[in-house]
Amino acid sequence: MDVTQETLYLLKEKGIRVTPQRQAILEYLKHVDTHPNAEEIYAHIRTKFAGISLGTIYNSLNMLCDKGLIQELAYGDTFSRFDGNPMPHDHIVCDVCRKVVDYHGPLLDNLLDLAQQESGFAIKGYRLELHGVCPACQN
Amino acid sequence: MDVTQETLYLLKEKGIRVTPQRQAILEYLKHVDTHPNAEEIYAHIRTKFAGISLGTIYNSLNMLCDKGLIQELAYGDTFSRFDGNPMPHDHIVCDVCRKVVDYHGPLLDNLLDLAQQESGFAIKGYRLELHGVCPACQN
DNA sequence: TTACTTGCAAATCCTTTGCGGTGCC
DNA sequence: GGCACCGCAAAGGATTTGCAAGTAA
Repeated sequence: MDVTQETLYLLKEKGIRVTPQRQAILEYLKHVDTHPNAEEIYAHIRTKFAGISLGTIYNSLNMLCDKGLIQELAYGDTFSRFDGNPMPHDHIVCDVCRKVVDYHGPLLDNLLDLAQQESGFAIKGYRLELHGVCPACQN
Repeated sequence: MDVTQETLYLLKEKGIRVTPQRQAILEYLKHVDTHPNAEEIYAHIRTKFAGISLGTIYNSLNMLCDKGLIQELAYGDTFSRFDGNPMPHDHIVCDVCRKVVDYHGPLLDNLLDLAQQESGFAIKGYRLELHGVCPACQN
């Protein structure tokens, strides 16, 4: 199953009405390993759909987030980035160039149990963001 | 040394010009264990300085952040929260009422080493945000 | 004294919303 | 054919900035 077929299937499965714009946005996010913001997504989709508006980009992104097909990364910057992989995973941020890469580290189950006992919260999950300097910026 | 003396000392030590507004903001953040946003800080400081403006609140908060006296928590909401404790520590967020509490968990040194080897990044630190439901919202 | 701060207001940035027309199911 | 979606433009909330007047060092 190629990516176009897969995005089509995902959208239908979640009961999201399929439009060419949404397909293109989801497909783009599944392709790239950068974590683009709305503006970057807009710029790319516009090469295929010259008339698309930024409002539609935001509408689509919000819908895809709500339905769990993508995730929003709202870590510190003034804007959000979007990640085509909805599964929980960590991110490493370069403090120099602001690049964000995925990191699949060990699960912190012990820590969650401990926190739950100490805090009284019912812990559902966590978000871990590692900070550092990427190889390209270390010169 | 009381809190007023301490904030005075901290400001001078960092070479920050001391103004009553800044002292009040820093003192307030050192006192409270909530993690207020700019608007809440504004509302509180205004009870002492009727004429203070929101612009000054933001200016002061940015300066205090830059100098490392407080930290900004920009986790997901449309606005930032501020924490009077600049030392690294984790936070637990209630997904229902959005309350944020501090959590001093075990350090993730092993995980940082591992991530550094696998990613090639020079890892400097991390931010961990636990999500769940606070005791008051569990009913 | 003099450079840094303040208060105010306008501006900016990112994101959401309202509306008339269109296209997916 | 109906309802959800689109593009557009205007509104919205949070934060920043410019400027004249005030104040800490």
